[in-house]
Amino acid sequence: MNETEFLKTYDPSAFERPSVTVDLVLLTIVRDRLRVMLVERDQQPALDEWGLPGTFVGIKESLEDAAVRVLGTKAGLPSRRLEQLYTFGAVDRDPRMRIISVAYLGLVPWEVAQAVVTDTRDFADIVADESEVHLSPPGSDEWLELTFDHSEIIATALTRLRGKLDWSDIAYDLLPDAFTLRELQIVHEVILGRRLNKPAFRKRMLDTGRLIPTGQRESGGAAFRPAELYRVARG
Amino acid sequence: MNETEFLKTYDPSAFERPSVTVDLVLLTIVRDRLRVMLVERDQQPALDEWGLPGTFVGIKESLEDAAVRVLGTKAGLPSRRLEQLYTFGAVDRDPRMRIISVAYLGLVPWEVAQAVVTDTRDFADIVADESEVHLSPPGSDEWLELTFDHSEIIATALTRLRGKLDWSDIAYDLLPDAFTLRELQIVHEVILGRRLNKPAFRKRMLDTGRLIPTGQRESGGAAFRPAELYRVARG
DNA sequence: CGAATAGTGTCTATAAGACAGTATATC
DNA sequence: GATATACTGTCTTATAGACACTATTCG
Repeated sequence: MNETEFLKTYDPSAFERPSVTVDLVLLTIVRDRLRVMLVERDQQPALDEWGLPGTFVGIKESLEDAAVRVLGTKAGLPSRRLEQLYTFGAVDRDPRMRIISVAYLGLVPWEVAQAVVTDTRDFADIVADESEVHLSPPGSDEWLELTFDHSEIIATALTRLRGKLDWSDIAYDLLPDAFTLRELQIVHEVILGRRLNKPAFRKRMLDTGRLIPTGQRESGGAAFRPAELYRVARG
Repeated sequence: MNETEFLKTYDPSAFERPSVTVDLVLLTIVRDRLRVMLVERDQQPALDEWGLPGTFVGIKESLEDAAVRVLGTKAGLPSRRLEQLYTFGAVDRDPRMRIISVAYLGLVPWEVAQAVVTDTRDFADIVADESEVHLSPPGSDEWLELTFDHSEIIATALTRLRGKLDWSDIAYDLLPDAFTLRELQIVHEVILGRRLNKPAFRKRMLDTGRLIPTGQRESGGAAFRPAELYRVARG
């Protein structure tokens, strides 16, 4: 079918349109493991199965507004930076009907994420094995099957995150306002899946000029020298 | 409006859905300038104004298939690599109705692009001034106004292209099968908007191990030493 | 003081810019 | 041989890894 024939058969005001959703990949780090937020689906199809928090996009609602709405209502989280990830548009990705999903990525410090866990909302461990991504419930060795193409969406998020880690300030979204260089290094190591050199990492981070020493030290009463707390200059 | 209230009012099978289009940013390089393909719109609104080639996505057509269809029918180009760029979903980006557009990026050697220029399909010079992007018809100093948010889409494409240049093989899409290292360097310089060091560039490119010497030399009868022609190992 | 981590100095390896030199085509 | 560009060798600089060392806090 060429363009002329297609236009004859496709009048956008008369013919069927796809539905559009947004889905959120909300990542957090617990100890040395990445986790992603999953919610139990409250409607058909795949009722009671786990998937990414998402919603249909309203006809007078921008994609960003829809993503922010999901963040608040389905994820239960306060406003924070979301970045558009990719748009998934395979014809059969949802069995009920044609749905195109615009995925957004957000990173959440565990201190914040922890507070919103409920019976139907939790974080699953991400086990990234080369290009494959598997999920398992926290404290379990079982694997979790996700609905639709949600595993593929999470794999895309992980690839994007690794790619941006070095030149963007996205990693700071996983940390509280004040953090130590050790915590920042652990975030980088968990995302990249490998150990990093301490002096080189420190120099590289401090040379960005974006880390502001607070003059405060970490507390906790451990039997070792407490580290300086830093903030990041946003913008 | 919280999620529960929203779901009561939004039944995806009954309520209005957005239309979805794909738009293509097709870039080429002529001498030392980037150009983007524009087509004269053949329908309302903005009839006869210039914009990116695009189409509505069919209800049983994947996003990629729609992009490939535009490439063939509206751009008149043979099949080539297209990469999803970004999805633009502001509510008022199109005056007729709610349209969400998924933008795709493709790079075309001028040797190929040149052949498909017609009265209603041409390439405009991109004048990138910091974060602003302006377009002018070839051989003119005037500026061209694009319909909708198409200038923003082109700016996004340029940013993406610069970001991927170093670690991906996307630049080779702008060159014919066989090319010289000088031509490859010019492609990089035009995209980045700055001059590069020749020995360093050569070493970096050859060290990737992806450049295969053909044993052929460039021809053309110019009064200087002809350069070796290379191919790139795809994959 | 012992323990454990914070933080730094030094050496080495690698990569890229600057610059100038040699090589090789055509005219 | 003149010319213009291809291609390379060398020096310098910046960055990161490896490794070990000193510093600091708490029990």
